[in-house]
Amino acid sequence: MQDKTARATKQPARNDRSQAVNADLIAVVIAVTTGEPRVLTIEQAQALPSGPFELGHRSLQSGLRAWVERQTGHQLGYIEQLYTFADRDRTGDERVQISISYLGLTREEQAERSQTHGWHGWYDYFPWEDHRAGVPSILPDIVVPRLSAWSDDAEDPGIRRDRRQRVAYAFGLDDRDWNEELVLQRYELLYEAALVAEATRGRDNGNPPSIPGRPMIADHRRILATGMARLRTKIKYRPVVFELMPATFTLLQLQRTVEALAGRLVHKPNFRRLIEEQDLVEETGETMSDTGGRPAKRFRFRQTVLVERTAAGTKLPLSRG
Amino acid sequence: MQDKTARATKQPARNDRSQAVNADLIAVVIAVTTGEPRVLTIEQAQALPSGPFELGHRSLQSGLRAWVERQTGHQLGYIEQLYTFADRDRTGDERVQISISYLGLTREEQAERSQTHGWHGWYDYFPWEDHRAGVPSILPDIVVPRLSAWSDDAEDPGIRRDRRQRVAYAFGLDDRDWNEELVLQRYELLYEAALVAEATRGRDNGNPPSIPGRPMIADHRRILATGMARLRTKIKYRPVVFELMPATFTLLQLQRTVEALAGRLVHKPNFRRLIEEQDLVEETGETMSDTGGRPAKRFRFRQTVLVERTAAGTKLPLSRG
DNA sequence: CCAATTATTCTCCAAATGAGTATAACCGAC
DNA sequence: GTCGGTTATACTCATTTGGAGAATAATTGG
Repeated sequence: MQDKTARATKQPARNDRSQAVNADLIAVVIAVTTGEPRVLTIEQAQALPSGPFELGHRSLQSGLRAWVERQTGHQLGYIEQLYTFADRDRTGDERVQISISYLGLTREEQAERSQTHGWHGWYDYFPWEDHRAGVPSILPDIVVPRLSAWSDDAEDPGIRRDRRQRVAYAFGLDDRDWNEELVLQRYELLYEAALVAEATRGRDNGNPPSIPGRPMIADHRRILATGMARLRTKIKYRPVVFELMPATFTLLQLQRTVEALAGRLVHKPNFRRLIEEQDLVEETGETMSDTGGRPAKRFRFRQTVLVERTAAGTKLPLSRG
Repeated sequence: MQDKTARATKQPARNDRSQAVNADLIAVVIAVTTGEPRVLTIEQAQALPSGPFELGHRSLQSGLRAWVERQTGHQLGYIEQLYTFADRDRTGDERVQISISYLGLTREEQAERSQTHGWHGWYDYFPWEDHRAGVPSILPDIVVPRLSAWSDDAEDPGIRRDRRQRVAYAFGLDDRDWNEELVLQRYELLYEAALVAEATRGRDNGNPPSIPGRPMIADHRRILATGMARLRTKIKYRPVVFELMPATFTLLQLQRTVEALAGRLVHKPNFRRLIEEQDLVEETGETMSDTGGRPAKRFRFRQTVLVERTAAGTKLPLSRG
């Protein structure tokens, strides 16, 4: 901005440059229970919790924390801003709607049943993202063929080639590897190809049926995808997984949590090596006689690491098999 | 949110949950000329350009792009959202002020002189961030001693130890390495220790003088720090440096740009190896007889890479010497 | 032609990473 | 109690990556 005339007449100039808008917060709150990542939802699992931010908080972050904790009874261990969206379609009136989205991690221990909100596995919304038991059949059977058809649909050969490349890259086709971080790119491709319900909603029909995967209102599934992608990236270089773990845990439990988030398996001995050589955990002294097999040592997260929290995180020694 | 009573009475519920606020955009626009990273500023280099976002754009991003290009005549090659801040102090009235900040990269070729805006080296604002010629003397001479004094000032021994650790980590003291990505952490430590002008502004004085480094209005220097940190991180895994380069360039020019951003030197042969094995560039066929020495081949960025833009970027083969 | 300067290509070595093997400690069936 | 199944834990090995330096090539200016 910095309109010179405006500056000359009024001081301070900041105020006139601002635009009056509506704003709210949207939270992607994640917990992992029994090896499944879950997201906190409202409205019959079709929406992410959202609310106004409240004056009187020092920061957006603290406002969100207070609000989520009051509404859900869940303490948020870690909060991070995701993205700010602007929209005009969402509300009927003239104003622009701004939504500031956050990622929050919690332990979902006190998971009482609630009328207003509930937890749902994030792979219900993104069934093509879970590769822990190998490539999910939905990909070769449904998603990839329909994306290929969409690519071939394009008139322009340049666009055709571009679509094919993007699909191949995002979904790890041909000789490429599956990249678990590309959650958002994949969802956006599916949206662009009108293969998710959100893309065809409200338009006159004549659209082909959507692929499996539970839809959400407005752009909430896209926001969830953003959060998943951010978390899958983050666990590789920041020790945030521990925000999702109970006070003590075995290394296999930790591994299962990481695998649940990443949607793919890791090599057990290497995972162990990685965790230990980074001094992220320490033994409690106790062991745990789990299912069958030799008892596992219990570990706890080393608090010292939190001070240098930017320290090396939890890289993923991915396995190919 | 999701207040059940509210939902029962009014539909859709989204509207009532929203909060009326003022919002504007703040841009960190970066260019690199003659080996110096520069930032686009207004108000005698003391503020980042900012303005309202305009209705009628599909996204915040496109609104920002149009606005910056119209105001400055600079095409933004790359735009990325940085962070959204909320404030109450900034404006006099009741409303909350929201600022959505963006990072933009440009080529600063048509750098005409302008009354309203100008370019300034980002190390003018952060002199302790430039380690290309070794550790800048301001660090051992001024910054570190004053941060140490601040650490020792704390009554509580726990806080004292915590401060010392954070300082040592952020500034690479003891046996630790300098981490060029911690721009924001360093600025926030200096702010917390009241060593930058912004921290003591408006308060009754009695404060020690600030350390060198040009201040900015409001929290603009913090936003700039956020942008610098983001860019220093990003160049290591996304090919964004090329947005700052002219159409053709030598590998040394590319290296100098990366070094200017990172604030530290890289090992020439390894930098070359990295760039070439990733197929990021291709030869134009021409050469350039530069200063003294053997003529260098000219390269251009390979457009193909843009399709798989998420492809491996430009890691930094840092050197110790 | 020589010295200085920059470009370009290689080699070397150490650390990080992917993958597989071997041994230990428990359970339950028999 | 012994055996088979199961998980825990500890090593080993090969390959890749990343930091560092040496060697060679092509200019310019004395």
